[in-house]
This record gives sequence, structure tokens and C-alpha cells, in this order.
Amino acid sequence: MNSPSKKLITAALPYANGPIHIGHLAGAYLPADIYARYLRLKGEDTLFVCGSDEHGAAITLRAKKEGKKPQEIVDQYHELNKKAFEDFGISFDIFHRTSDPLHHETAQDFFLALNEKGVFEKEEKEQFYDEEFQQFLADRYITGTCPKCHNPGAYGDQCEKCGSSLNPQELIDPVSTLSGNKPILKKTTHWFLPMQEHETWLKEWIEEGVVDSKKQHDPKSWRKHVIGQCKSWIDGGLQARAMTRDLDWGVKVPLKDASNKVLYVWLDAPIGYISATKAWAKKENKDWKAYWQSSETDMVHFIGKDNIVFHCIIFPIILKAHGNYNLPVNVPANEFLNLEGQKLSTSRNWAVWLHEYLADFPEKQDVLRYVLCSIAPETKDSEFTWEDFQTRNNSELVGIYGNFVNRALVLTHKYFDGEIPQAKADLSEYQSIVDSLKQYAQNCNQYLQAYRFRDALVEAMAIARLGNKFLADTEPWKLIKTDEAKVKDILFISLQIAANCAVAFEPFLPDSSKKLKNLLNLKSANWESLGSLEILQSGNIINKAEHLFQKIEDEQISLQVQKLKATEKQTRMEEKKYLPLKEMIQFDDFSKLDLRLGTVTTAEAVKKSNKLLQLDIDLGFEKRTILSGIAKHYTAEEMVGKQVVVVANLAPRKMMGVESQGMVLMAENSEGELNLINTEDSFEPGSNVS
RNA sequence: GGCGAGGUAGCUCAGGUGGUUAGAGCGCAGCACUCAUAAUGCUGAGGUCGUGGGUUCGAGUCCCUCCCUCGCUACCA
Repeated sequence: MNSPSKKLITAALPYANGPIHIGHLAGAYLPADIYARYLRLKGEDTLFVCGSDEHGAAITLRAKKEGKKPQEIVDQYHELNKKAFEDFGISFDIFHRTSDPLHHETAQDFFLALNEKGVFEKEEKEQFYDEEFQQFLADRYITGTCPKCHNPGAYGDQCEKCGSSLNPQELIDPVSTLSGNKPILKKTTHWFLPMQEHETWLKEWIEEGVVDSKKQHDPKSWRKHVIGQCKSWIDGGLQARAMTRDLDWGVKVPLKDASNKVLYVWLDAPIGYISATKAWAKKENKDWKAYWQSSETDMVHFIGKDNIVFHCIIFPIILKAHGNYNLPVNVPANEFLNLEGQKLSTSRNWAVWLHEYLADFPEKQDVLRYVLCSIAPETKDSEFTWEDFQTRNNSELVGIYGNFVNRALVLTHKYFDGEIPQAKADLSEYQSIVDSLKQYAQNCNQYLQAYRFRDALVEAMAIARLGNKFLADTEPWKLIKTDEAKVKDILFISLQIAANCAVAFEPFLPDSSKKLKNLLNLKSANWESLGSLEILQSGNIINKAEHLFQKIEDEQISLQVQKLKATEKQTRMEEKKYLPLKEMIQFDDFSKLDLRLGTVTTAEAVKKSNKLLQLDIDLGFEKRTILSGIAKHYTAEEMVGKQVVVVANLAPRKMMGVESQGMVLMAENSEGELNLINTEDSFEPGSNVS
């Protein structure tokens, strides 16, 4: 491998259907930004691109639901997210969008090029079509009865009850989820990408890092879970996938016989990286090809784990099939971030939204960057808690880093009126400090190169720790009384360490580094100076000390926790609310029910079930065994002796190997809690309920 | 029950291709210090690396059994 002179960094295009939360940031944008900033600091020719992914059925449907145009939805979130990224210092060279004409043109050209090379297989198939909505239906917008297990709620692509994967045409009584009508079958043509034809070279590329007999990357530098997931896909056998869709919101398929068809997301979103590059190049008067088609350029995709297959299999196939394009040298996908014990969920509002965070913690974007990098899910899922956020801020940012900087500045002002002192020529008695500094700097650099940002950040913090230790060991506040010359050496070194902090933290905490550099009157410092005692110039004046970070109090934290709990409760209420009223019935329908009072005589948990209790119930005239799904609300012990209402003429049903002879009635509230139904004066068993 | 992930110090977690006394941060205890946002530094507690087997000269690190936890899913008639 040569050492490329250019770097292209991409971060997954966020879907313009909602705002950005800490999971997105920790998963892709923060590591990408750290890496991009690191490369720029090293002076490498770096381009960092991203943009909004604005097409797809979900946006169309949402627009329809809200009575808006798709473009309105997309405009709203594009602007919101663009601003959130800016506020958090995500230093995209361009944040483009896929609704831009340049993108449509680029994606269409790409499609045409592939089509001319005969990469696709054109095939006509019958597909379900919703006549009322006048559109073909994606698999997941069709439900029906599963042909295998007769579950009435199966989706067009799979039945979640029995787990079998399906074709929409297999469903019994298919229904469109758009209109609720029965869809009709209609012929339509699509362009398929036969991925199975690419298995051989893909396998070699992923496992050996070799493509076209050339070493392209070192697989050892790739994360284990990334390679693992790719292998399991390839080993499971790749299949042909349609690259076109019958929709009207998207990039039009640029062929005469393809009206009302758009490119599928695989040929749309990732091409967004290319069109973003083109848009940037146009503006900057540069050549976009230098970043995509030159062997001098390394490309790295930053994504979350849900995007691995996309970026490691499908996009590479497309790029290679097109020819001329580079493949990524790494795809450092992160796993998922959880929040206070639960996974983040946009729909359930279980998230910390970037724009809301800044409203509550103004100008504290670096604190969140610090915490999210410290706990980034680089090798496995990890957890964000507000308590941890507070601890890391207070004990690490304030106590270690901010405090050290403050000590060095305050001492310099106190003893030398803010002038960086002149140290003696021979500082060899401090060699061990210099060695440690160099070591941390080197470690930090190596970890950054290896995409290990958590570890790299720990090394940066170690530099601040070193500074604190140095001051504690040398005690300049004592020495000043006896040996001012030595205090000059000590503060000279301390200030150099502070300057080192400014450099080392710059990729992670750009705003704080800027502040610190201002305090030190340091115009610029590149990455190469890291580890040296030559960043600051003796004789220069530094500014008066200001705190880089502020403590976060308990009240602020409990407020956030309360906020989370409140939104959680609210969304749960909204989800449940009141069930819709069922269809009206006649008295005859009701009188078919035979409801009786019964007394629970014995109760036990059903083995290997976590919901079912097995109850023996005395109905007066006979005894019944009934299974009831209440184990999460009642223990077996407390059920014994309870009076219940039983549906006594319900057909028996076997569950978990036991026959249930009836059903116990329960009330369920909006929280999903269950409660028994009783008579006021405990009538005798067998009494009729009507 | 099925699928996925995981069980390492009080807590949160590191521990590529097996190899000397198993690590970090926080918390805790003691000591030092007072320049600093009661901040910092040093020292310590002494963890059967979930269980039981196996492979090996040698296993948190590989194989098998079992137990437990979490997520999705099934069982709520």
C-alpha cells in the first residue's frame, strides 16, 4: 500500500424524517468528525462529506398523513439537522442533500453507466398495486394471513409470528396498509442487481483486503463485528435485488420505458456521497474525481451497525461494477448507544435530541462530545446515563483538564504577571515528564489512526493528568519563596503541557481547544508539535485565567432524568390512549357468552412461560383448569382464594402443552397493567354474570 | 421455547492471533498538599475472570455442558 495523499471521509446520510439524537452522533458523526479534524490537523488533504437522505416511501407517507408535500417535510429536517451538526462542531466540508438536482443527475448518470455495462437484469413481475392510492406497494405495506401459520397479521416480506420469510403474493387475503383495500396484481418491470455474481471477489476483498489481485486494505484494521456481519451475509448467499421502485418521490429512472419509477435507496443515498463531493468541488473549484477515482485517495465510511451491509457489500458492488471508483479502505461502524437502560427510539421519543440538549446546556457541546466519545459503542453496545454524564464532566473535564489549565495560568499570572517564563537551557532533570508527554502523544496518535477514539481520548486526558501530577510533585508555590529560577522552569513546562492539551484535545473538543488557545495566545499549533515543549514562546503574554468547563449540579441532572421519564410516560399514553370502539353487536351476540363467578383454588406458574399462570378454578358446579396471561401482574400465591369472572363456554385451547378450559376476565389500563374483576359482596361460585 | 448479545474488582467497563504477580476510570479508605471550580497527587483494599468439564506444558483468552442477565420473539382465548 502506498501512502495516499488525500482522504475522503463520509458519514451516513441521515434520513430527513426526524431530528438527530445522541445515538446518531455517537454512532457516526462524532467519530467521523474526530477523524476528519485529526487528519486536517496533520495537514492531510481531507474532505468530509455528508447530507440529507430525502427520498423513500416513509417520507411520502408522512407527507400524505400531514397533508404536506414531501419537499416540505424534507426541507424542515434538512435545515434542523444541518444546524444541529453545526452547533456540535461537526465539521462537514459540505452537508448536501439528495433532493438537489445535482444529485439526481449524478445518480441517474451512475445508473445509466451501470445499465450500459449490462450490470442489471431487467425483469417483468407482477406486484401488488393499490388502486385508490395509485401506487405499487412495498412489501412491508402489505399485510395478510400467513400461509404457513395462519397468523392474520403477517407482512408482505415475512411473518413475524412463525418467522418464515414470504413473498407478498403468498399472503392469504392481502390488504394494503395505505388504503385498507385489497390490492390488485399488476405487471411492472424492474432492474435487478444480481449480487450473487459478486460473491467471490467480495469475500476476498473483505477477508484478505485484496481486490483485483492488489492489496487494498488490511483486514486486521477492520472491526471484528463489521467483518463478521459481512461474512455471515456472504456465506448465507447473496440474492438479486431490484434497484428500481414504483414510486414518484425519488430519483427518476432515466429510461424511456421506466416512467413513474425511481431509483431504489441503494442507488440513491450512497451516490449522495459522490454528488456532495461534486457540489463541494464546484464551489471550491476543485476536481471531485481526485477524491473518488484516484489511487492517491483513501476513503473511509463512518456509519452505525445497521448500515454495514449497505456500505460493505452493496455500495462496493456498485462502485466496482461501475469501474474507476475506489472502494473504502475501512468502514469503522459503531454499535448502538442505549439511554438509561433502554435503546434509543425516535418514535417513542426515548432520546436526547441535539437541539434540546443545547437548549438545556447552552454552549456545552464539547461536554456531550467528550462523554459520547468516552462511551462510544466502538466494539459493543454501550450506555449513556445522565449520572455518568455529570461525573465525567465534573471529575474529568472540570477536575482534571480544566483545573490543570487553570492552575498553570493562575500561577503564571501570580508569579510572572502572565509572561511565559524563560526556562534554563538544560531541562534534563525533567526528562521523565517529557518522556511521559511524548508517550501519551504517541499513543493518542496511534489510537486515532486505528479508529480507537475512546482510547485516544483517554491518552489526551492523560496529558492533563500528567500536568496535575507535575505541579503536585514540584510544588512551585513553595519553591517561589526560595528558588524563583526553578519556578520559571516548572511553569514553562506546565504551560507547554497545557498547550499540548489544546492540541491533543482539538479533534475531540474543538471549541474548548479554541478557548484554551486564546487563553494561551496561541495562534496555531499543528499535530506534529504534540509531545514537544516548543509550542509556546517564552516572553509571550498569556491571558487571564478563565474556566474551560463548569460543574454540572445534581438538580440539572435530575431535571433531565425527570424529563425523560415524563416523555416516556406521555408517549406510552399516546400510544395506548383508548382502544377504538368495536363494531356494534346485537343482544343475541352478547347472550352467547356464558360468564360465571369462580374461585381460584390453586395456582402455579406455567413452566417455560413468563406470562402464563395455570389456575384451578371452582365454578361451583364443576372445576376448571384455566391458563391466564397474568404472571407479570399477579403471583401464583396471591391468586389463590381470589374471586374471578370466567368465560365458561369458551372453546378449550392448548397453550404451552396445557389445555385451558375458559378465560379469566381482567381490566387493562393504558399502562398495560392488569386488574381482576370482582363482585362487591363476593357471591358464591357459579353465579351467572350478565 | 426460538434468535441475538452478554456474564471480569462495590459501580461502569478494557482485556488482537492462549504465556510471567488479571487492568483502567469512578466510588471507598488512609496519607500528602493548598497554586486551583473542597479542585489535585500518592497509597491501599486484595476480584474462584458465571458453573462444571475438556484441549494444552500453559486459558478471561479455544471446545462442550449447564446456570443467569438483557434485547427481539413466542405463550396473554
